[in-house]
Amino acid sequence: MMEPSEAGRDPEAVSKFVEAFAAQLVEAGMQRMAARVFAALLASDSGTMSSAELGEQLQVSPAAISGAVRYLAQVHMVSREREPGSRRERYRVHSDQWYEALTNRDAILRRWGMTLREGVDSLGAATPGGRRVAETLAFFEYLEGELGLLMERWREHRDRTFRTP
Amino acid sequence: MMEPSEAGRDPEAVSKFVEAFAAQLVEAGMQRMAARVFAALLASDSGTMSSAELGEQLQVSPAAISGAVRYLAQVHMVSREREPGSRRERYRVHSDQWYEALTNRDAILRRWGMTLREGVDSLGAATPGGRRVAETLAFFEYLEGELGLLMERWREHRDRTFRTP
DNA sequence: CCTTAACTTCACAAATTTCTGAAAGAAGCG
DNA sequence: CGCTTCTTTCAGAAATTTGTGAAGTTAAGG
Repeated sequence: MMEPSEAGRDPEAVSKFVEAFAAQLVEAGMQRMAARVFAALLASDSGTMSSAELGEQLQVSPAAISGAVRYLAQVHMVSREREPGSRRERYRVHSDQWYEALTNRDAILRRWGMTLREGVDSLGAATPGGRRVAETLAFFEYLEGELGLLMERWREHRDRTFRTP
Repeated sequence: MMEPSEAGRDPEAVSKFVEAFAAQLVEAGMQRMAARVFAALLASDSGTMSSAELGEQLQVSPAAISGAVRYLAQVHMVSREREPGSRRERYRVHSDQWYEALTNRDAILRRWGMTLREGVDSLGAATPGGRRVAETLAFFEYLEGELGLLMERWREHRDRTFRTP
């Protein structure tokens, strides 16, 4: 008989990893449940799980999953797919998609930029405080540009490392 | 008569910037009070403030300042200085020091690395889940190296831009 | 030494966040 | 169409985080 795709894994070891990694994401500022859902998806073999599967592994209600997934989809760390011929939804982490999201904080960086620019104006570009804020602004603008290039290089590096012919 | 160093600034405009920027730091995951203290320091003309000054600008108790500053010092976003001949302490943001801290998350990245490595072992390097986690690990290792280089280039760029002869 | 000015710690109150159960909403399937 | 299966929403309970006042600690200055 064909085994289900997650067979042969020690569920306890998996869970231990999921919780450990999630805890670090939380420390870095992510919502707890979102972090746990994300870690569970990352560790899953197929890279997809249904709401019910997540609920069981994490021992939480469907409502909690729903909220976490909504957030994760918003920040493009997971995508949602409808299983054809079923009202069951599957949530997926694309291995190449998710850390793109980490650096594609374009919208966020742009909002920071706006705030900092207004700060420079309020403080006066010629004052010491204004100059300090202006330098911070310049740093974030620099960062925004460099992160794009960095991700391009990473994709190349990854292809060489993982897709070696 | 010589004006004190912060004169001529519209305190309300300054406060508005401080709170706006702090709010964005909070959204990015920083503790609220730490964010407010940091923003206030960044916007100050001298780049330093005493506990009392911070307490007054932010309308909070000394205890709150104490906790926030402890955290900020721990992550190297501000440094503490003793005023000679006084038990008053000054907190300072070095304009070049603080965003170094942003990228010098070495310790953090290393801890993430450890967790991910254990994850690869638990899941099995040959399983799809294990491979996905391994790729994530590779990404963070790549990131760690690149961030160092990026910061070097930034320092050069900044010197050209801000210290033009 | 004693006083006093500052900073820190701690127990607790307040505010916020997080999760749940229940009910309502969609969408396949007969 | 109505039944059934899943997902979402929402009000509120529970847990966590955050900030305060008061007491404790440290060190300068007499």
